[in-house]
Amino acid sequence: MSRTDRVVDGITRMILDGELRAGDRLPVEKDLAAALDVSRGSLREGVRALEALGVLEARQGAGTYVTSLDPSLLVGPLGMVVELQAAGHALPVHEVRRTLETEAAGLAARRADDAAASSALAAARAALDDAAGVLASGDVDHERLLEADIAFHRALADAAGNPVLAALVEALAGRTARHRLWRGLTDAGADARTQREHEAVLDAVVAGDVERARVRMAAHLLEVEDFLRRSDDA
Amino acid sequence: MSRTDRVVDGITRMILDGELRAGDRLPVEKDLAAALDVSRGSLREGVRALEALGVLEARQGAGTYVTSLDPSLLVGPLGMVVELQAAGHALPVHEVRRTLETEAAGLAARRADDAAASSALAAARAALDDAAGVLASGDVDHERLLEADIAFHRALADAAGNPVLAALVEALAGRTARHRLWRGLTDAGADARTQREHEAVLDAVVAGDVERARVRMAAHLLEVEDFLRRSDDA
DNA sequence: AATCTCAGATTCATCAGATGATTGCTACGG
DNA sequence: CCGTAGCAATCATCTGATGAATCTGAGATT
Repeated sequence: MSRTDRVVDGITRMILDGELRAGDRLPVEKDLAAALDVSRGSLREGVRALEALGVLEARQGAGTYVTSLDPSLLVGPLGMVVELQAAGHALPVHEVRRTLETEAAGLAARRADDAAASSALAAARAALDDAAGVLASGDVDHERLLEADIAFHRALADAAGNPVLAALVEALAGRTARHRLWRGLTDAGADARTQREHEAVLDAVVAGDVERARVRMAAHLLEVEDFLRRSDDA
Repeated sequence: MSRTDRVVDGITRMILDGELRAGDRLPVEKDLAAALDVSRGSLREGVRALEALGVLEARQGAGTYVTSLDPSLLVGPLGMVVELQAAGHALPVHEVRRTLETEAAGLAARRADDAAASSALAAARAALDDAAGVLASGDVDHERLLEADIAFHRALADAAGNPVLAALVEALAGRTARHRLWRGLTDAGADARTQREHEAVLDAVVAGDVERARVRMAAHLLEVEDFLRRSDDA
């Protein structure tokens, strides 16, 4: 077991044991290194590893703190790993994304009247309106369209009310992977159809129609997957 | 932007650009540090961060290598983060788990006849048989029962044929979280019922009955969730 | 009394050099 | 042909020092 592992283990144990809680400050490097019986260099490597996982946050001059440990923090690391392997595994990643977003659409429809869901759905509507504006203009700004697409899907995931679900969706809908995908879709002239599908999904969600919301979201994402399959073949 | 961020960014960029591919060996610390214009200490912190994310793997005496970047590698980091936050978010985590495992059961049923799925299903059957043996004996070994439960759910996820799905299920079904959960369930005398539910799920999957497989898996995991809710109330 | 300013202390960030431990390779001997 | 011992390469770790960002509190100002 390496020194760094000892550091990671020691700190996670402190958190699991309740010795350290969300937002707490860690001892200074010198003291913590001494407590774990490692050099400051090794301690820093371990802390850096936990920082990469979103568990710790070090601020120069201020100290090192345990993060809020919210589910949204598992987005960064996971999203990055997804990006790196997305090249070869675009299809399986997207299948899981479809499963999760279909569920999210259903959940969002069920609680469409809740206050929290309503504001998220308003954000989704705003994203669609924005996209509609872009499409109506003569010169289509694909970058902005992509932003609106991302905002729409994120808002819908938020409306589902499960932060873990929202975080996973965010991570799987990788930024750069979708960038490549969108490039292809807009080239294929699918902009308008995508917009119509989004509208249909949101209408069903707002109406509280769980089944329609699920089916329409699934259909929308299956369209994307079909495009993905055709791209792979080519 | 910190030196470490520069390291992480530089290495991920090399991978995304195809300069480094899965299995490739990185330059030695001294050279890479010089190339990125950082000290060896900072380089090591960055490498350690990517190691924590499962992207790199350093072997003393041998060198540092890019991992296979397989989806299964996103398990370690994610699983750890899930464990850390599981305390406060057990229910939302389990809801997502239920969604994914329900989908997995359906996919497994659809391809029950495939060679790869068959061997995974055989493993699931073996796990159930093992659990049956434990239950039949007078003195029930709960630890072994938990192992069989984990093996069953893992085998079923594998049978679905989507490595990303399997990896996420593995990560969400946190080891220690489930340990606590199981303790409670066995205390409540739910061992036998769990076994029956597992049998029912597997029968449907092997029979290729997608709908039954999905419903039974969902029902099984809902039972667990109900227990989770009751625990939270108490 | 409340607020602003700034110097000092605290803490993380980074570097440099040296030593130990592990692995892989190579030449030698059987 | 095979096994083994030595050697080189490489990561692992430690130590000590310096820089940069942040926080704290005393004093000045309004």
